[in-house]
Amino acid sequence: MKISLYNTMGRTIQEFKPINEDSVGFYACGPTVYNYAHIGNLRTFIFEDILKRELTHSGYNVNHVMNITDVGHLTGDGDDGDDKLAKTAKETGKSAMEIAKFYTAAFKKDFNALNMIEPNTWCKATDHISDMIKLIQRLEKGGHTYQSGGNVYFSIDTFPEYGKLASLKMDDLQVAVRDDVSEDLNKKNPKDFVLWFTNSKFGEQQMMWDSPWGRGYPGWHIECSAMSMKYLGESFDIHTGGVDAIPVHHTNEIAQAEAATNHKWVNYWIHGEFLLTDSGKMSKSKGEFLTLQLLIDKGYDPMDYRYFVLGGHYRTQIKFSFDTLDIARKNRLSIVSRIQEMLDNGAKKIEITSENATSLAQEFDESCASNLNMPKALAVLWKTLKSDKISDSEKYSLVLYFDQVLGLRFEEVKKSEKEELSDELESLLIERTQAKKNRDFGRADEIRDELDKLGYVVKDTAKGPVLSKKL
RNA sequence: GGUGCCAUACCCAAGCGGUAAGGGAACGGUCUGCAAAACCGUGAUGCAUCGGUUCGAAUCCGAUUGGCACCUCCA
Repeated sequence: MKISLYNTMGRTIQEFKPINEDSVGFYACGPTVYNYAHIGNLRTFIFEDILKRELTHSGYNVNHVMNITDVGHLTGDGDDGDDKLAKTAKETGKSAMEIAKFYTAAFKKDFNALNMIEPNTWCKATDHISDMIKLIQRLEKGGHTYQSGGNVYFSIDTFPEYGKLASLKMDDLQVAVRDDVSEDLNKKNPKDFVLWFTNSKFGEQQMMWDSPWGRGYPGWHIECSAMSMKYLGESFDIHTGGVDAIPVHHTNEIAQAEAATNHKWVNYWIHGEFLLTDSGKMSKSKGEFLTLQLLIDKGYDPMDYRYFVLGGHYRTQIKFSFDTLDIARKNRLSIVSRIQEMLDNGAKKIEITSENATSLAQEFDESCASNLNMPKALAVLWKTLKSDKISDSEKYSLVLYFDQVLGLRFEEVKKSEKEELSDELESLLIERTQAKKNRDFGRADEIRDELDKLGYVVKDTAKGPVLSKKL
């Protein structure tokens, strides 16, 4: 099946054609590990996971690389900033390495909890300093750099295509610095950016390395260019990130990579939109943000959040609210209980062969392949669950097939087991059944209320009463 | 100041020129001692507003209104 994707480079939906027939090189901008990831960050990673799953589902062998930024990510503009990790370290009294290690582990925990498939390669910035230095040297030889005020800068005037991803024009760039951003007088062009720092206003950094330009540390943008080329080659297929990366980070990455190699670097740039709250964007710098753990603490399953994210297209902003998350949970649990019911009725995984089932599979695949239209894909899932034209086994098999892309852990749904009820619950249930038999409905309803208080709901099914935990 | 994006029923949300997917809520029904669950059914003559293009527009163009993001760090 042909996959079409919205390419930020060109701003159009394009048919995906990889450089090599069967394999895809895929670089995803990873987290900066100076704090917990918030659920807005995680939305982007879920979108990337869906993209990766869809490519795999369509038969491509995906080589997925994700970086971990553990140095050099400034909090402010140019020289005016401070390394985020160093800043957090200063505030907490821990070493930058300790901070990075701690939040990397926290990130991976969230990553796994959301059922995201791990990259083939995780790469840490601090493990690749020499690769970055080599790339800067290459740029230096090509005449794309200059030194000023102790730092090495990239000169955007040496790269005529600068800004093509963000549709920036050179004229705009000259006046692009806003009033509220202090100008770095070392720069020839206000949009030039630092490749290597030796001179920080913030005194001794914890993490410094020797380089041809002196002891210091790399700029943020050079990390991704250097690491992606190391693992995926000097041209590869897909590079993803959040929309915020378009005008600066990815724009600068392109400048570095293409100025160094003199040829096109990445074919498809795919960006995920933001998750918003009532007051706008969720942001780490504002201090308050929701983490996955917080949702878990409130009783949500990580899959509830994943379902919530799948409910909106990756290129539209979605507004987070607990009301909407509740609906996502309800939907998801409804699907799970339908699956369980199928299994209880003896449904098994089988080959999908009937015409009706095949056409549902086709419809699902087309939705995913059409620029990852997951809301539509979920509609096909519901259509499948409600269809009376296919058998339970076909239904179940389709659900598992869909879940290769959805990643909602439907394969983990098991037959309902006779739950181990406490003696108290057991006897209440028996008493209620007896009361009903004796047409003592007053007592029966009393018991139902008692069970409700204990957090259980009674369902009177054809096979007798079933007790399930209240949601 | 500059640059983009968005506006679809009570809520969330697809749709990208051919006559409005899906889910939730609500309402009606079947079932039930009554409920819950489940199942069946109902729901926008209209897609912010006003113009325009077209045989045909939620979809294209222009204007207006409202919301958001980016041009510092951010997913």
